[in-house]
Order: sequence, then C-alpha cells, then structure tokens
Amino acid sequence: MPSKTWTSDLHWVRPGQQTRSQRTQQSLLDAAEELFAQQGVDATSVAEVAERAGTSIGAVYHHFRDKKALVYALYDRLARSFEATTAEAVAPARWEGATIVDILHGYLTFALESERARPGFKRVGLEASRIDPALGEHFDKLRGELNRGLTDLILARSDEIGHPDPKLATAFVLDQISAMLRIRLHGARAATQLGRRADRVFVAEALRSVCAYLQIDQPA
Amino acid sequence: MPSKTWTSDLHWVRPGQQTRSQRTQQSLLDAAEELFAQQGVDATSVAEVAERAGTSIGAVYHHFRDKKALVYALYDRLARSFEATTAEAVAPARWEGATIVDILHGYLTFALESERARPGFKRVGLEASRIDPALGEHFDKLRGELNRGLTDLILARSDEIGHPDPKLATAFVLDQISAMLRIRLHGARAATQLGRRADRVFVAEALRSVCAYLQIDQPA
DNA sequence: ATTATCTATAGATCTATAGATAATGC
DNA sequence: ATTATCTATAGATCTATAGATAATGC
Repeated sequence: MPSKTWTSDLHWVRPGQQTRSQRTQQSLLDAAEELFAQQGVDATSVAEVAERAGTSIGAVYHHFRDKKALVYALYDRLARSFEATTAEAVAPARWEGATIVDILHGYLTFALESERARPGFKRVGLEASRIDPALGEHFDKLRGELNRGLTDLILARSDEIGHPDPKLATAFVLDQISAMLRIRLHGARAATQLGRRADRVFVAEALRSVCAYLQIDQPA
Repeated sequence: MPSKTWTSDLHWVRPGQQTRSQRTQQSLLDAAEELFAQQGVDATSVAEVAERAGTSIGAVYHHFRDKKALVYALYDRLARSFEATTAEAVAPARWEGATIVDILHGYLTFALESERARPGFKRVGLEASRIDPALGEHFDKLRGELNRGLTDLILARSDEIGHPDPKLATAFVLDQISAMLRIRLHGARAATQLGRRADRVFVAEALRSVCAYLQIDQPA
C-alpha cells in the first residue's frame, strides 16, 4: 500500500511524482468537470469519471482522497482561473481613456466569449457550492471582487452619468447585466424571445438600455 | 397485496379512496416539495420524504409507483398552479386602461410576492426538468405563454413606446425583467450590490430602467 | 371486504479499500 | 525501490417489494 501523503491546501489531492501521474490527474479532472457540469455531482459515479478518463476506480482514489476531493480540486482550478482573469480585466491601467460604455462592452463580450469557450465552467462552481457551503461563500467573494472592480471603474467616470444617484445606478446596472448574462448563458433551454437573436443584437440592446438608464449619450 | 391501479395521466399516482389517503398523499407531496427544493431530488431519499411526512416508506410506494412518480406529481401540481395564475394575470380585460408601466409594475410585484409565499416552487420545476427533459420542455412552454401574454399586452400599447423597434424592445425588456427576478429570488447567496436593497427600491429602479430604454415618460 | 399503513428485507448501486501487478526513473 | 495502476470486493446506502397488521366505511 502506498504511503498516503496528501497535500492539505489542495484538499487531499496527491501531488504526483511521475510524469504520467500529472497526465492521469488532469484527465480525471477534465472528465469530472464535464460530467459534473452535465449531470451534477450526485448523479455522477466515481466509476463513470474513471471510465471517461480512461482509467480505473483505483487510480481515482490514488490521486484523490475521496469523491469530495475531486470537487475541491475542480473548484480550485476554477477559482484560480476566475481570479486571475478578473484581476487582469478590471486593472485600471487597462481602461485608461475608456468610457463607461467601452468598459461595459468589454465586460459583455468577454463574458460571452469565455463562457462559450469553457461551457460548464460556472456550473461546476455552483455544484461545488452545494457540496460545501464554504466554497460557495468563497465563490461569492470572487464574484464580489469582480463587481467591486467594475463598480470602481464606472464610478471613476461618474461625470458621464446623469442618473441622480450614480452609486445606486451603478449597482443596478451591474446586477442587470450579470443577470442577463446568466440567463443567456445558462438559462432556459427554450430560449426566451431575445435568446434567438445574435449576440451582437443582445450586446447592442444591453448597452442601449444601460445608456438610457444611466443617462449617458450613446456613441455611434 | 393491493391491486395496483394507477392513473396514467398523473403518471402513476394512485387515486385515494379513503379520506386519510388524500391527507397522506398531500403530506408526502408537501414533504417532497420542501426536500427536493432544498437538496435536490438525487440527494433526497424516499425514506427522508416518508419521515418528514410522518409516514413509512411502504406508504410512499402505496401512493406513488416509484420515486419518479413523486417528481411527476409535484410537477403537475406546480404546472397547474402556474398555468392558472398566468392565464388570469395576462387576461386583457384585467388590464383595460392600464399603461405599460402599470402592467410591468404588476408583474414585478406579483412575481416577488408569489415566489416568496412559496419558496422552492420554481426550483422543483428545474429539478423535474433535469429528471425528465419532457417536463422541461413543457415548463418552457408555460413560461412562453406568460411571455407571449405580456408581449401582447405591451405591444397593444406600442404608441407609448419611443424605441425604434417596439417588438425587439419588448422582447428585450421582458428578458431583462425575468432575468433580474430570477437573480433576486434564486440568485447568489451573497447578494449582489442591489440584493441588499429593499424590494421597493428594486422595483422602482427596474421601472425607471424600462421607461428610459423604451422611451416612455415615467409617471410620478 | 376493502383500502391504507407498517416492518423487514432482497437486490441494485456506489464509495472506498486491500492487495496484486505494472511502469517509472534514480 | 518507488510510484502508479488495476482487479476484486467489503460495507454502506437506497429503491422497491412482500407480507403482515391496522383502519375505514358500505
């Protein structure tokens, strides 16, 4: 029996020491990400994950202490990626000279693209939150950072805003946009009315709405 | 052993013939609704449902052919209620003389109230959709009816709308509102910025946004 | 006499482990 | 020599049923 030395900060994921170990671990995480996103954690058996990764049940438990550890490791991968992207996206230097509309346009298109490139990414976050509420709180904190970053960027340009309460208006607009993104990306199967329209139309109307509400002159 | 005569349209729910039978069946559905909404169907055992309903496993299977039948029966209860409410809510006669803002105000406040009165109501719908995609399609159809009803009500008043494409604008606005309602009602645990504000503020800003976007003069 | 409920349990999964076998790299 | 993988299986659930017992209402 191999000595069980688990890393504690990655929640009982064994750090591999051979090359193939890394490969297997990644395959397992990829397989788990797909299956968990599709069917949920409960409905996915460890055997299924092993099979999709092209390995055996035993191998899974060599790398991960238990099924929960798979969830933790996936969450970790997700959170790191999300955090890095957020930090880069809301860096004030990146947006020097940009208007509120530029910023929101960037946010909308980026969110649409990146979610499409990695479907299920966010759903795994939700599944993880269900398994362990602590992960849910952490995930909310990450979303809060994105929200705060965007809020700062917009409020630094509050002279563009005609709405009497720029702070409230900014909070409202960000909620509105993230709500619509969520619906559009993970929403109802039978698309709502607008669901059948192209992203271009969606983004254009969202910006038009934001401009009207904030009382900004929309550029051509 | 009792004769197994199941009703087919209610998906294998036994129609009770004694008074206590009705009572038990309702208790079971209530218990299942709560537990399924809280933990999801997979994570809830039949034994748990029986216990919360104050009865035994055997009783569950006397009333419902299998666990899935519980989901069907719950969905049925949900769908009937939703359908009836919708039909009444969007009846043109009900809104004679009303403006677009009146209608949307009514929709917002009603949705907030009714969802709060029966939490988990919609989440059971989602769970049911996961169990059987056919139920998901049906649920979408119901939502489509509500959407169409509201669209008709609004487009009948398109002279109030300044937006160059009233049809597109209406679709966008309804998507926007339903997206925000969803976030507000079933959204992130750590509320977004606006999540901490009162419903009154939320409704007011939502209507302000809609008026600005549609180019309607907002009343006092 | 019929319908509803309960208790006990068979059978199907599914998680996690033990122990044997194969591959890696010093 | 150590690390990674596989096979087989013990133990824990969980669904669904069988058969016995209790309650209903004609």
